[in-house]
Amino acid sequence: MKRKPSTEATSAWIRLMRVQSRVLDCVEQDLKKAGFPPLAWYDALLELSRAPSGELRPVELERQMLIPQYSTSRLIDRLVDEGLACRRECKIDKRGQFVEITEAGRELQKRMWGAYSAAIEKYVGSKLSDADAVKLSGLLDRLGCSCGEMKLPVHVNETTPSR
Amino acid sequence: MKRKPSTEATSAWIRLMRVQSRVLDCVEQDLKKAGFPPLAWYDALLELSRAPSGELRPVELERQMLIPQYSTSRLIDRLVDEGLACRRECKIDKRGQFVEITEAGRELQKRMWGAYSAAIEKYVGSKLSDADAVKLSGLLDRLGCSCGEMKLPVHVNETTPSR
DNA sequence: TCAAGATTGATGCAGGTGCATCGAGTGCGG
DNA sequence: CCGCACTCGATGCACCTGCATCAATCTTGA
Repeated sequence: MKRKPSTEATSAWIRLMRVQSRVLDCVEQDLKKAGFPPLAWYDALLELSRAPSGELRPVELERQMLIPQYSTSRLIDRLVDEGLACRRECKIDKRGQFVEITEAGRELQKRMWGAYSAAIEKYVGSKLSDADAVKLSGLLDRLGCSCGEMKLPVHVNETTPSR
Repeated sequence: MKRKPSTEATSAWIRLMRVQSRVLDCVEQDLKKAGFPPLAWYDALLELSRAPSGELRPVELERQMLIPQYSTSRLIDRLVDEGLACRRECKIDKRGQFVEITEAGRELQKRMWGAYSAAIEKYVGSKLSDADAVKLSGLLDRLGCSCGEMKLPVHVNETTPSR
């Protein structure tokens, strides 16, 4: 029952893979050269920073970030080691815990957004008109089998007053 | 001199990252469940199989696949360990070598294309019309800073006689 | 012709990821 | 109340990646 994909679909697939890895590489390199940790750290700090009281259950973080459980667990280890977050006991469920972002964590997240947003502008914004960016998003969404909400970085709001 | 990216660019960036990793995961899972090795092996076997006499210098493979040198070196190790390729001495440059695909390698590459093409159809082809796939390719290309040729898998030709 | 520099490919090390599994704790059905 | 299935989070292992560096060889230019 397996049909061959069209050459158009195959071509789109190949470009998706290659362009993404290339652009991601560029952005990660820029961050690294500016002395920052990997993007995954930023994502985690961002999620924590926008949680109601700066804390989340690891399992929530895992679902927000769409990464596997063990990966979350070890990412938290690293954040804690660096003093960017701390573990707090969870009284209502003794299996669990809360992870709370520290001041250092919030501060790093903000500083990273400076470099990160500049990289997005450099590698995406400057190459695509807003209209084309919207078209690209729309097409990608169709591939994203129940891909969830796709929240924007919180800082985007700072530059876009109206909602 | 760093401008903030538009929310549209940021949104496109986020979707690009998330959709790609999601779709890639799905495809890799399908291949793994069918008992096949990772996609990188397929890419290498494909490049080798379409080289003039089934052999390439590692440095060529590296440039085709856009992966770092040490990565190529170890990928070749694994292919050789599995009997999918073999190293041959390079008489004209004693530093170098040739890597030649074996019959087992060619055969695996063909079998993998069966599962691989089915996965592309399932996760990309079935979700996008040909016209939309072309639009997506075009938009992605604009991000692909001097991204090179983007060759299609050779098997595509088997199903598309006219060029 | 020969020294300096570039290129080819391998490798030790540190760290990240996937997988399987584990121990602890919860909650539900009987 | 008990037991069983499930959820939460951690961890040992294998493997893979990035980085730095190495030895061998080639190339260039004085």
